[in-house]
Amino acid sequence: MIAKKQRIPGKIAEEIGIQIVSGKLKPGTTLADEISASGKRKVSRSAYREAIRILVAKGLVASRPKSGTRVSQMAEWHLMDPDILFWMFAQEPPLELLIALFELRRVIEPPIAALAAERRTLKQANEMGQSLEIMARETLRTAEGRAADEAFHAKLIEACGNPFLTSLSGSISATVIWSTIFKHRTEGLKRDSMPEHLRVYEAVAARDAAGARAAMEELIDLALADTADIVATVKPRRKKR
Amino acid sequence: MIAKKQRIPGKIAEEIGIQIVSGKLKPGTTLADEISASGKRKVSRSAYREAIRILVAKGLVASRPKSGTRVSQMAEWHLMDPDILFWMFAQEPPLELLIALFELRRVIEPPIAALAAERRTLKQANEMGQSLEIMARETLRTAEGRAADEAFHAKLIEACGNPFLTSLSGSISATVIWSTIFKHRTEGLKRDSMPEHLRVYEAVAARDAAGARAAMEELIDLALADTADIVATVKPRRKKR
DNA sequence: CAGTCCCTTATTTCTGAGTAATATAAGACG
DNA sequence: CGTCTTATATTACTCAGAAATAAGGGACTG
Repeated sequence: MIAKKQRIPGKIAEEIGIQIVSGKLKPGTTLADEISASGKRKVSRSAYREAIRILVAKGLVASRPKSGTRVSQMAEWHLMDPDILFWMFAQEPPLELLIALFELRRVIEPPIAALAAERRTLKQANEMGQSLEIMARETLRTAEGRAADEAFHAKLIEACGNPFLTSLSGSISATVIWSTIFKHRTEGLKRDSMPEHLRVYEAVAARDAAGARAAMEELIDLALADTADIVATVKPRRKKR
Repeated sequence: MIAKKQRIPGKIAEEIGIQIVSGKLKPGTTLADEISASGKRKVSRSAYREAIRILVAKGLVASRPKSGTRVSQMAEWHLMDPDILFWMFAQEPPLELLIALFELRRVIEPPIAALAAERRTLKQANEMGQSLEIMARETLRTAEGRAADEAFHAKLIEACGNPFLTSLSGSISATVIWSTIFKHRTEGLKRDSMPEHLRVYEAVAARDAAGARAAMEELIDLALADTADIVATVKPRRKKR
């Protein structure tokens, strides 16, 4: 589901994109010119150009005749682009980015929960309940359980009825993806967040906006504490390569 | 500053993009095939393909051999992409979108102000103060005054120190752009938000997080009320064309 | 000596035509 | 009736070259 069939330009964009967001290609760096870059990769110039166009569309690079294609400053990057997020978390993300993303969750998810409590349809509430049932049965140790976790959050976000907030759902699921990457190293460390999930659900079902906000705040704080533990566990590794 | 030099693919992407976000091209619609579409526009296939790649990169369309290039569902769109926002507000945006964007501001800007109050550097505080001075002198009726308004908000967002929240600044300035579009129709209607701006600044300068949050909440509520008035004024127009 | 203009040139941008891959849909066969 | 094959529309990619653009240097001018 994550790794879609990538065509040539997509693969090249991903390769270069990862190098940029991971810091291996620093802002200001000039990329090799089309002819040599496409030659080195054994692809046509057009295919390579389309890859660059993808990166331009996401604000990672800017290209002009004569001066070449340069990596843009981070301020130019479209950081909320799902692909960029994915590329960031494809590697081991810098700790500060991880914290910043949790900060974002902490800012937007509680109000989302409050809005969802006011606006959710009956159907949405039911689907959230079903996801929670699966989660309770499977726990986060199974793929199905984690999928249910993600589904629960996705439904909640959908229920808030704001398309802009909904589109941030991609970012949030990126953190979920990240935690699945590290999860297998940290079995048993994770606190059980089931009670908090239930409290969010109860509040949303009861159309209790303030309650939903409060419950979500606790849920995220819990996840943040978890992450801090995981980071503490993982951190003392040597850096790769 | 807004209208950058657009090359052919950029122009085509903008043209089609606007049609999509404005609803003229509905999700599910299949675009004309490359050969006829590029032929009709008198551009090469490669150039047209690059335009499509831009739209794919932003989630607006998806293309597969044999079945063609289809407009994606709104849930797939990267709504926080600055270009998409710009395209949405290039036309007269649907009222519900406008409200949703204000809702987003209302969710994220108060916490941003709070974070900025905790983390701002002395330099950032000073620059915010300078922008406010210009704003007070020029008012929002001059281009310079509006630029200072935008600069104030940009500085505030920068001061929060979170790159993800910072990248949402593009969205927020998109609303500013929108209001400048309608401003000239509504001279004198606008309430004076200078006192609220000052209160935000004072709180940030004093590192008063709670105060900054509260002041920003009032500032946005004021802007929302303004917008409601403008919409009420503008709405009874006949639709264009 | 400073500044402006022009010309060279590296690089992207776009063109045009053709081949390959792919997925859909229709048809053939068991 | 279902599965396999085949036909075909469409995108995906290749290749080669011409045009446009802007950076940088050099000549001319004040």
